[in-house]
Amino acid sequence: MSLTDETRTQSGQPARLTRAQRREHFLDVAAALVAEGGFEAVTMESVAARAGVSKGLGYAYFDNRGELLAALFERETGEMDRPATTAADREETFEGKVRATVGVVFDVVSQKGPLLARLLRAEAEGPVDERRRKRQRVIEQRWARLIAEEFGVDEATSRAAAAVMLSSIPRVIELWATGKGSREELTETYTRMCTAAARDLGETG
Amino acid sequence: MSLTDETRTQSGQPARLTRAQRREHFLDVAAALVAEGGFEAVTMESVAARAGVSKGLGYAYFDNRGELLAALFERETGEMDRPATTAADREETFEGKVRATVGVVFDVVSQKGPLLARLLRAEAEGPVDERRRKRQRVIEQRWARLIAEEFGVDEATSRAAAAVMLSSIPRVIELWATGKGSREELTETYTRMCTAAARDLGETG
Amino acid sequence: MSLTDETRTQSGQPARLTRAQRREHFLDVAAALVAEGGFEAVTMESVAARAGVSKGLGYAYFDNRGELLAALFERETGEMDRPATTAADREETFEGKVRATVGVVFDVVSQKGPLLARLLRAEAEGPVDERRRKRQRVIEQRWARLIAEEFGVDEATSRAAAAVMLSSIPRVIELWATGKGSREELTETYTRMCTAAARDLGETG
Amino acid sequence: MSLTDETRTQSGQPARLTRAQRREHFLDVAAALVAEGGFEAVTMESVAARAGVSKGLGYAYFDNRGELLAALFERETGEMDRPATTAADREETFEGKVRATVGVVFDVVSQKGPLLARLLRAEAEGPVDERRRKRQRVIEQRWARLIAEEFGVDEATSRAAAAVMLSSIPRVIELWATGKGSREELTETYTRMCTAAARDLGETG
DNA sequence: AATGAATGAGGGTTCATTCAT
DNA sequence: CATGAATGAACCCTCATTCAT
Repeated sequence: MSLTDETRTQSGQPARLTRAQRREHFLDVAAALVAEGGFEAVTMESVAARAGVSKGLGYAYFDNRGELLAALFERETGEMDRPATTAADREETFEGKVRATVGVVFDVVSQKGPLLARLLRAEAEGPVDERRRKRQRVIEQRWARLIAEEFGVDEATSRAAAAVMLSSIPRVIELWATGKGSREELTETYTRMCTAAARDLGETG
Repeated sequence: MSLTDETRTQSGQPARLTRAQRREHFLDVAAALVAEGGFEAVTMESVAARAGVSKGLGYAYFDNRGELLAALFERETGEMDRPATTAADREETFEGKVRATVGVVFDVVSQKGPLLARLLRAEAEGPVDERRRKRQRVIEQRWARLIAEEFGVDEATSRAAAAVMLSSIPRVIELWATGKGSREELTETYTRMCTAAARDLGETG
Repeated sequence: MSLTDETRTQSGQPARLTRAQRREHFLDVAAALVAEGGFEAVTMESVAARAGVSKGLGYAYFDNRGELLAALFERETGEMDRPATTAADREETFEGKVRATVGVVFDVVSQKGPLLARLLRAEAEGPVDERRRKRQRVIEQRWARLIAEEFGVDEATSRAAAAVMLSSIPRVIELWATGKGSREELTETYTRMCTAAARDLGETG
Repeated sequence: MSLTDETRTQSGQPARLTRAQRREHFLDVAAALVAEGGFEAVTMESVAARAGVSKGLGYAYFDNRGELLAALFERETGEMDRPATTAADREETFEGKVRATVGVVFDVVSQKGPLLARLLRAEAEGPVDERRRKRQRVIEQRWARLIAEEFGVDEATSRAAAAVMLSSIPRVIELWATGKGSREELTETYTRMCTAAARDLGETG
């Protein structure tokens, strides 16, 4: 977020950034706006204003508002999902993987604040929703496979269970963010709930 | 939905409704619009047009767009939450109550179609979000009490558990709506997950 | 053009016009703008500004810019084509009809100034072009029939001849408007050219 | 059109062109764009993009967009008007000259496709319109002189007649382009119409 | 000679909201 | 109670043009 607000040279001219820098800058600004006011607050105009740049410049970097939002979604979720996957891969058990995943999510959210909650929950505008659905599918499949393998749950059930478990993560984060529990307590509770649920589905199912 | 579209007398005049009827009519129309196109589709103009009434009339019944939406939210969630509570109250066990609640939700969603899904998920405009938060608090507290009492889970944990469980319900409905499982399978899976999780939290916690 | 520019009451408020009046007013303003600067000069914004009315009001009367332009085209060409047809119908010979038509065109153009020339010539935006093509087809067919009947010209040739003749009318008007000839001289020359051409095509063809 | 698209050396560098070559290349690209989408499609940006060159470079060769379009107009109409004049000069009679001119127009249009039609008809932006008027004046004078000399028509009338005749040529081309007649039929009809008209004006006038 | 980042103005369109009638 | 004309602000998007490098 080093470039978020002021990007002006001493001469008062807006800084002339390279293409990649400006693009990141736009995404930084958009992230801040989502964090503050949700998707609605992200306007090509509001982004430009906050970036200290002229109205039309955003269109040199993103085809339209939807694509800007989609790019933001991909950047931010990627920064969470990659380390989460890595951390989970290091663990042997489902319980360990759940705990590791939640741990990474807490880490990322600690930095990103309300941004991710909004990114994941908001009623989505077209292009973002597409990305969201794709991401959801990918992650749910991974969890479903783990559940099926470790607990012997049949495929259909394990897919539903994965969906149910994952859909709660934003709420867990929200509980933490609003002071309804410590990170450790919430991690423990959520992990145990998932593990117990998966084990139970495997026993009788 | 009895008044949704045609509210004209045989003389072609707009029907003369009582204040309360007119208000309900507005909400009926708004409900239909949310079901079709989400919150965004609810415009003071679109509502008036569909209600067969002049543009400014809505303001005689609702302070502004936000309040119209909030009133809709309260009416619709109330029509789900009251029967859900009643049904749950008739059951003895947590498992029974979960199953009963989910059953009512499926029933209502079957009738109301996409309306409720949208009402519960959408990125909320201010006044709606207020109501949403309040409703969430009330319902979570009820579930938390049940969990605490039946499984001997401490208060903080049972509140987190209730929040986690409830946050998944929209996803369960979505799975059903998108054909990812039958009503029976999903009810069973979800109920077992909740019950197993609660039981586990009670054992060690 | 009585309403063209100032439509304000003594109190300084913009006049509150009936729907039909306001619509006509918009078309009057658009006509003036086309006359001055061609199609490009007609902007929803420029029209509103000249009409002394807020930017968005035009959209309460026309779906979009294209439809405003199309409505203008229909109104203006209709005011020329209806009397032209009537006048032509009163004449017996092709020569008489040509003369009568050109006479009406001159009459209308005298009032409307450069408006019609621009309306008929401009590279058309979609919706206008549609109307233009339709009008052209109708009028050419009428002339073609006359030529075929009076001079015994075969159908294909008479259709081409009608198209050729009619395509020159805007230029005739332009010659007059730029002082390259009197109304009488130009009418006489054009009428004789058409008649001689038609007769010739009938003789050998 | 030899340079239209690919102007890169094997090394992938943009080809190093002489100033004159680069200018021609810009005009080639602009011509292609007009042919495809009319004047509106010619953007300093679209031209640069298609030419494989940076956005600002056009301004090193043309003062502004209007001058680029004007240069295109002059180049393209010149390539039609010079052979047309040559061909007409080889003929003795007015009839022959008309036929020869129309022949060249057909030839050029066959190659250039929709480009010329658009160039000649489009609602003109300032600088282009200037050139168009000048060209019109020159060509009309030449035809007027022919009519005056061969048929003994007085000067004013022959100027009007020339204007009338020439204004139909784009329509003749359009008839052909839209399949409303063969090249031979249309040439014959148009030529006879012009000749008969001129002869008639000479007789009584 | 050439690049490409950036501006700034204009124009299309939608809506919540107000208010004269 | 009800209408519907009108406002005004916000947004989306495109482009001619400039200018630092």
